[in-house]
Amino acid sequence: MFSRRDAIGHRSETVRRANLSAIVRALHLRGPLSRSELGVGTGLTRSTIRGLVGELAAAGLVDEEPSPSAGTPGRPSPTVRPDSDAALALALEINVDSLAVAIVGFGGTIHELVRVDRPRAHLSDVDITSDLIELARPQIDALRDDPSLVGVGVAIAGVVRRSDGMVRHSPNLGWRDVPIGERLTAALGLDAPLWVVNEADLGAVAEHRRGAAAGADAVLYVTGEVGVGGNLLLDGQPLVGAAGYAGEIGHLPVNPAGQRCGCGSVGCWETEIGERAMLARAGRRRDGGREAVSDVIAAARAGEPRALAAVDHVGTWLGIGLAGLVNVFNPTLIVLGGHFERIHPLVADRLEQVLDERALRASRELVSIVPASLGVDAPVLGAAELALEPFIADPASWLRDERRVAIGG
Amino acid sequence: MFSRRDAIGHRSETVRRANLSAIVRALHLRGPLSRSELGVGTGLTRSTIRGLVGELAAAGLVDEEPSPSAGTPGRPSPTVRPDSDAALALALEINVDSLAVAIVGFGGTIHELVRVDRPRAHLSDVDITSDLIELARPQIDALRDDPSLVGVGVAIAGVVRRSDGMVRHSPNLGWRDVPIGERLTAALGLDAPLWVVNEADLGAVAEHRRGAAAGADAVLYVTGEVGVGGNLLLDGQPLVGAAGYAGEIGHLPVNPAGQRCGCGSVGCWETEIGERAMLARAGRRRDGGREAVSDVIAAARAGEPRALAAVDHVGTWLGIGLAGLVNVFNPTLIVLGGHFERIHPLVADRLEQVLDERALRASRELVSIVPASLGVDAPVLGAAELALEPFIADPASWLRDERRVAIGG
DNA sequence: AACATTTGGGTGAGAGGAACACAAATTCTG
DNA sequence: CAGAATTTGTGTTCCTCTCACCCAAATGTT
Repeated sequence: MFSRRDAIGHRSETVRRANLSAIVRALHLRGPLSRSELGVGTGLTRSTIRGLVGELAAAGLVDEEPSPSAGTPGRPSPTVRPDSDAALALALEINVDSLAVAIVGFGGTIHELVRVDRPRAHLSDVDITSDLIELARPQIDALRDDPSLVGVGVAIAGVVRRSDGMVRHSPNLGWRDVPIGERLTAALGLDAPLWVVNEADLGAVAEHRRGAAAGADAVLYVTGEVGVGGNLLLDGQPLVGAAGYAGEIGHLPVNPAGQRCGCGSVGCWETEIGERAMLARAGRRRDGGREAVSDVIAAARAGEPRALAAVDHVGTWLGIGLAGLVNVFNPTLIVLGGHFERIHPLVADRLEQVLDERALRASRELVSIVPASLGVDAPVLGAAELALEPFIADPASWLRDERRVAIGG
Repeated sequence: MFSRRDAIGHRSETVRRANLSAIVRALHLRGPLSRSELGVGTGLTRSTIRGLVGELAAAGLVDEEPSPSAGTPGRPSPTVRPDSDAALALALEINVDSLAVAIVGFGGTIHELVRVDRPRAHLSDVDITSDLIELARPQIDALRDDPSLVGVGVAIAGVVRRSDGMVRHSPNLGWRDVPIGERLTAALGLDAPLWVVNEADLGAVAEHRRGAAAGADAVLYVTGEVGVGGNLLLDGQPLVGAAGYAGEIGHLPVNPAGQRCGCGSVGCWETEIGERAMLARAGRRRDGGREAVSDVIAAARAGEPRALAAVDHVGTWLGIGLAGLVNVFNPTLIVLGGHFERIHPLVADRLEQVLDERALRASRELVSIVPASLGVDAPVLGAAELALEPFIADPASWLRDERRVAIGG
């Protein structure tokens, strides 16, 4: 009926919720701030900031402490510090060659982060679920009765339906239509909402909030693990599309005369720049994984012709695809993750050159390319950010006892 | 400093502005509605709707009239009708082979719409500006002192910087870095803000508001005039990117072994599916324009082999590119405009087939393809919608005498 | 030591929507 | 045809929330 933009039913309470959220978001993203800085940032008056911060402090979500004098005249403004235990997210990651668990608190504090590498193998969802639950057992038990837990985020390498966490397809896990959201919700037994999202989307979110893309407006994130994924971030949010499947940029057709792709199509970008393609071209085992990639990079640095050619080929085709995406998205920043981050120093010049040749000048001028900065942990940290989002977006629900009502009803 | 999402400084007035906007937007998009329907749509109470509608009526923005009885029990709710003269947009279009002028009012009423065809030729911005001003003279004079004019929208075939209406590049007009926004603002002499936007973006907006994509959530619009353009619409808004250059999907690289493109790259989508490519492949003059396209379509229907092959080639490559964009955007609907709309009946089956073969299944399942419904007028109508947007988004500014203050200050 | 500057504290005012009670206009029922 | 049921308009009161204003407090400057 009415579109989302009609912003149904505003009232005074809406204002308070929005203002509390603005304060909490600022603290979460930018760390401790003085009351006065919060006022400048939100445009609210001192009286209002006082009231809102006071309420957050009374609820234990933030602490106020005297600021060291800043050397400027005037009464010093107390520092408002987010309480990193006041809101907690459990983050899980199911990757092709590792599992990870993290607990992240309000403000971005990483309380725990555990990762175990495992051999690449196709495992059933049942096996992976039990392995993951076993790995996360201490964290799960610790959070079971903790009212500060606000959500669970799961990063997974695959095409995921956001509404219910159904993995529609994951070539690298060998899954099709696996209801991992349901499985994990049941297995965890936690009283918190759970979201499952594509790991590239979450990596992008993490880089935007805590990494190389901090604060940038229109960011194109491109990552290569086994597959090639990514997304455009607008105001920190990845494109979702109809069901959450957006961002499968690895399956852009760039070379219809090229090779058959695992997706069934021909000449997808992934077939030119994916890890397996690069390894094969360098004469390595296609499934060599991280070590094989390291080997190729080292060899290319040392001047081995096949390795050099393979890296160069990836650089060129990465540039060709990026040029197209620059034309479509007009980003200010391109962040390269996964093996693209690792080969970035070797291909940076080539990338710039290909963009000069093939992207529209207007968009080309505005974009720069940087490597990612969070490494392999980007997706799990993004999952934590996702899980914290309901708290950040509406902290009022976590004041008083609204929460139980909201979840119960 | 703070991101847009912090929604700086909410107060009571914010609420009223948002609620007024919700009502005005509903009336604009969905036509006359009863007070009671407005209440259901916005979630506001009868008291509040009464106050807000009363204010709009007092300002002359809407009229209330008794409803014919609906056959249901209960007191009938009066119909609230947008006053189509209360807010007016002047819309202009500079296309390769035509100029157009329209005046559109609140509610979408098209008061005037004039289009003149002209031979394709590279004309300087000075010439085009004066031709356009001459064509629009009656409308400009009529609007000069009309306080109901809320904005001017200009649709143009080219890469446009949104902030100031600078045409960075328009291959078909032969322009580079032409400040058409400045030119037109000066030449019009109207006391209203003016925006210049890429015509494909505006065509997409029009199709979403009044055409084939009405109300759909994630829409991919693809149009072929001389070039190939389009965009993704999220909640009715096209992607903008850093400066407004997003949506140049005609310059996605799909066939690096293909032909050189006018943009300087090689194998852009446009070189396979653009009008010129189709005409050349059919053995017609590359610059034959609309008539030549009609000729090819008629010939293909009649079974002429070269025409059939050309149309088929476009169908296949259109499908290949769409498959990629479906993977990237996960739209629910693809709307084909321009010459794609005209050949749609001939290529519909082929498109579906190519999507089946090449798009990821999860996204493929959700998308359907339809021809556009507004024809050549889509961009100019989109320009009108754009120009009306400030009024729709904040009608409170047009109540009382806030407007002069807002523009003056 | 006096003054300027900046910020916190507290109170009152204003804006705006919701809740509630009542009236009005229509359909339904017998 | 009369009365009940239903839905909606009208008007008042109440509640929430921010802002403006004044004063006090804490710091730097002269």
